[in-house]
Amino acid sequence: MLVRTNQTSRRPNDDHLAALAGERVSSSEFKYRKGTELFGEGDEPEYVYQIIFGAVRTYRLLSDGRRQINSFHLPGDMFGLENGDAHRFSAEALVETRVRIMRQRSLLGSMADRAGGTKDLLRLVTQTLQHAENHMLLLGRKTALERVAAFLLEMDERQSRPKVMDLPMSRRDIADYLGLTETVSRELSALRDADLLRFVGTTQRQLSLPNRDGLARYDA
Amino acid sequence: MLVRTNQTSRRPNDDHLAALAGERVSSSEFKYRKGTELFGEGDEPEYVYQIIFGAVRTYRLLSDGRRQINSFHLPGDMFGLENGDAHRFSAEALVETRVRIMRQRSLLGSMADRAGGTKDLLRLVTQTLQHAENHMLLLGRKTALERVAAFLLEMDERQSRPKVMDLPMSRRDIADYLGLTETVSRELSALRDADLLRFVGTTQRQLSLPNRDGLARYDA
DNA sequence: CGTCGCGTTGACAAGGTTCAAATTTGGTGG
DNA sequence: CCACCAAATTTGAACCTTGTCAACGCGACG
Repeated sequence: MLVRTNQTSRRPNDDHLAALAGERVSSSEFKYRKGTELFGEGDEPEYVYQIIFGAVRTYRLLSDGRRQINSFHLPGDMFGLENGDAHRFSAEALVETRVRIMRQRSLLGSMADRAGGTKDLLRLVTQTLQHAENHMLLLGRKTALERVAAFLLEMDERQSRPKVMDLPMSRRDIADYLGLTETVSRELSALRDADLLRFVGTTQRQLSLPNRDGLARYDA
Repeated sequence: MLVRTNQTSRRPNDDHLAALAGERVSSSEFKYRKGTELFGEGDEPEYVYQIIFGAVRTYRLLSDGRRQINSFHLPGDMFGLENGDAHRFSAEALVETRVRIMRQRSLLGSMADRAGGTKDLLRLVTQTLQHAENHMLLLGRKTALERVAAFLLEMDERQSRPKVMDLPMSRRDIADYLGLTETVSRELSALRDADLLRFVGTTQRQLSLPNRDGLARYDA
């Protein structure tokens, strides 16, 4: 289950981590089963992660169990990089997930050296910050319908607008991402009734967006 | 109104920007009247700002005018640093405000050179990101009362727990920060009735927190 | 074939919004 | 310094969106 590889064994699409790290930084691969934790809030940050296949949710909890999901990570995404000495959120596999991992120390060290490493790192953190800023606007000011539409468009885009989109997360996960509850189901049904989305097959986690522009009009 | 200074003229509390910049990077000062814009969403980022006195709100708008305030900036705070070629939000002075400004190019350039510049920059962006993550949790999952309590505690802490706290922003601003509306007034009144806050003098923008622990129990 | 987890849907409750009115505060000019 | 006007804040009342709770259905899996 643990496979040691090397940066030189670069395949077409594992650019990111390797590119960031520069040379001579070794990475491993690891697989997590559905629902298992990659790391928990408060843990000491040891690795940086990049998803090979599968999906991960990162989230924070309030003491009474209310949960806010910060982001969903899909293949290619990097996450888990921390500046301080503790993870600020938890990460769990949504489905069976394979990741490439690299020691934070190695990565940070090698980035400090490499020319342009600073910029790459800054870009990474900035991307996360931008996502957070967009999400604050959504959580603070958008209606339920707008949130769900925005979510669908986000996932669609991040999966490169496929014919059939796969949602690796439950309705509950979506709700905890969007700051809603059962409303997610209701709004999805409403969008289905308006023929802005179609469920594919029998499952409710595969769907298509027959009218992206129409859907986009529901996002403020 | 525009005063050219130099990094060498360092007074006790203008450490931040100067410290980040390192040597030989010149800064200016500038004053903005209440309500005026420092920069707008989409503008090309030219300067980095540090508040000397006053306060600033940064925010984004939806097309129909709904507003989400990302953050309030108080004396000492730095903001406006962008990686890309456009500001991702607008900034306005809440009250008469004096800022130190420095060209982004100069700052970024000198930070790339200076030893530890990377880390400083990363720390700055990471701080902003952490604030955003906390705020997502607040916007996504906290009740109105919890939000208002959290807001008061945040402002209290950032003003170093003064006897009398000054709020430079309107109720509307607070609401747009917390994702609420008139509820802010109601919850403030509720907290006043519970003697967890007291308005000072005749104004509604100065108040004291006679029982911070009690208040903290209202924040989840 | 039964059980379990997930999703949908309905009925109802509640928290928060909206709109408007009353009140207070702050600013301005005389 | 005072009077007056505009802006901000508080508060009330009705309403509405979303949350809560529960029932039901369906597919997956043992």
